[in-house]
Amino acid sequence: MAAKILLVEDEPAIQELLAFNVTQCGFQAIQASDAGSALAQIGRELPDMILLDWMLPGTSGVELARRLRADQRTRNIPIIMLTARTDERDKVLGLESGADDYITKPFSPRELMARIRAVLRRRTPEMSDETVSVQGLELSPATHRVTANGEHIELGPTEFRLLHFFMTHTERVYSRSQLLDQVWGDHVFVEERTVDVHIRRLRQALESSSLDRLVQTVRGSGYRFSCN
Amino acid sequence: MAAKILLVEDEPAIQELLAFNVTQCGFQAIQASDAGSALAQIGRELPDMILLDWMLPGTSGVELARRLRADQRTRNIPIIMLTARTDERDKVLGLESGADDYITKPFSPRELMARIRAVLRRRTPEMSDETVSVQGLELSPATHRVTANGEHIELGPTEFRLLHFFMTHTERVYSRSQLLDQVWGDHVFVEERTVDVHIRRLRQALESSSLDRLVQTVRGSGYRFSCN
DNA sequence: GCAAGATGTCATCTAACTGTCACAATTCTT
DNA sequence: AAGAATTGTGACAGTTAGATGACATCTTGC
Repeated sequence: MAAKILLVEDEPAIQELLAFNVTQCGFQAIQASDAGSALAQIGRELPDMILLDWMLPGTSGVELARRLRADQRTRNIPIIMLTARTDERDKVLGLESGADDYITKPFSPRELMARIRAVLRRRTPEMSDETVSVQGLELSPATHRVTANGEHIELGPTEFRLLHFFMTHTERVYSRSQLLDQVWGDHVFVEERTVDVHIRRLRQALESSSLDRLVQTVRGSGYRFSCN
Repeated sequence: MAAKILLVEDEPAIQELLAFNVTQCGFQAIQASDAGSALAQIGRELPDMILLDWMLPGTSGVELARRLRADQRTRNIPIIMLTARTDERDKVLGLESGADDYITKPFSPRELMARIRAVLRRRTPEMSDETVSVQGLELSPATHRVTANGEHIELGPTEFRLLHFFMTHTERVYSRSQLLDQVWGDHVFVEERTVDVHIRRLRQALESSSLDRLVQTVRGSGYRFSCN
């Protein structure tokens, strides 16, 4: 649920500062102090984002970013570069190497968080904790609440995630297996038909406000969340 | 618990005046007469706020503010500038250098305290010692008392801090680990499940006035303090 | 140094949530 | 219209997360 953020930074003090702030904002921090251990962590589990120090002992941050971009599996992970320099040429180089954003030290935790959120919003909207609203239906990850025209709606954890995903990915059809990957997480072994059941439960919860019509079945393909 | 406020002022009379007022309001005053000793104090212990004279012998207040903003460790400490001038240009300069607020001498103690509270409320609500009140539940940090509809409520220290944090951060869901960081302090090694127990104790204390419903469980995520 | 109060941890209990299945209801094919 | 494919639905049993009570340890005030 919470975005996993991999922090690659060799300076222990900064590493800890990053971890603290990131955790504080509800993300999950994974730590690495050099390119090697970063790759090891990534091999173990794909993070949702990487904060990458420009300067690293051994393989540099730029080099690591380039490699990640070259690999199919990691190509799409957003990267934010951390650097002490403010040199324009470096900035270009950093962005060219595939970083999504760029922040120079010293930075305020607030700025850092703002950028993390911005990138997440751009890349994986359901990871950001902003309130989403569709047709009088409102879902707020921060308070973990759902209301339909002001009325309270009770949802189980899975239905909550499912609805969140749908509300941030409207109008498009998703197959059961895609939904499993996106909402349950990949490498989860669950029967495809289980999705049906949760769709059912979600619809049931939305019935009271007759917003269940937003959850549509596309026979032969999957499900779609649509305002029309 | 009480906020520590660092007073940086070279004029002994004003220094004392500040210290008197600040202490009177329940904050803890730390004193410094120039930039050097201010930095020394900060090195010893991070204050929760800094009152900073614009004019200082040697390194000026503006310069000091700028330096504090540049350093990771001190970047987030709220700063209120004290100045004799009322020049609009100076004001802009002061705010740009990173001050959170600005007050011109001569100032009334009341105005000063109001601004301190305002800034604390904005930056770290649970640090301000103002009485907070939610749904007939009242918590006063100054007297360390809690009442529910006038009735006195007995709380242990940890439950008091927990409730204070909740009352100053309502509606939002906090994970156990976030609560540990915020209420117990970071880098404290305590089992996550311990939070459950204190939540239990807090609820128990609030039961008598059936205000325990304010402390809500969000399965899979954490806890929330909410009026709804 | 002792008693009272706090605190953190554990084991157990309980309620909620999940995933699956079997069967019903639809929709599509031919 | 019958048969095949696909989706909806209710029930249920295993699992998991949170609530709770007990207890040993640590503090603190006297």
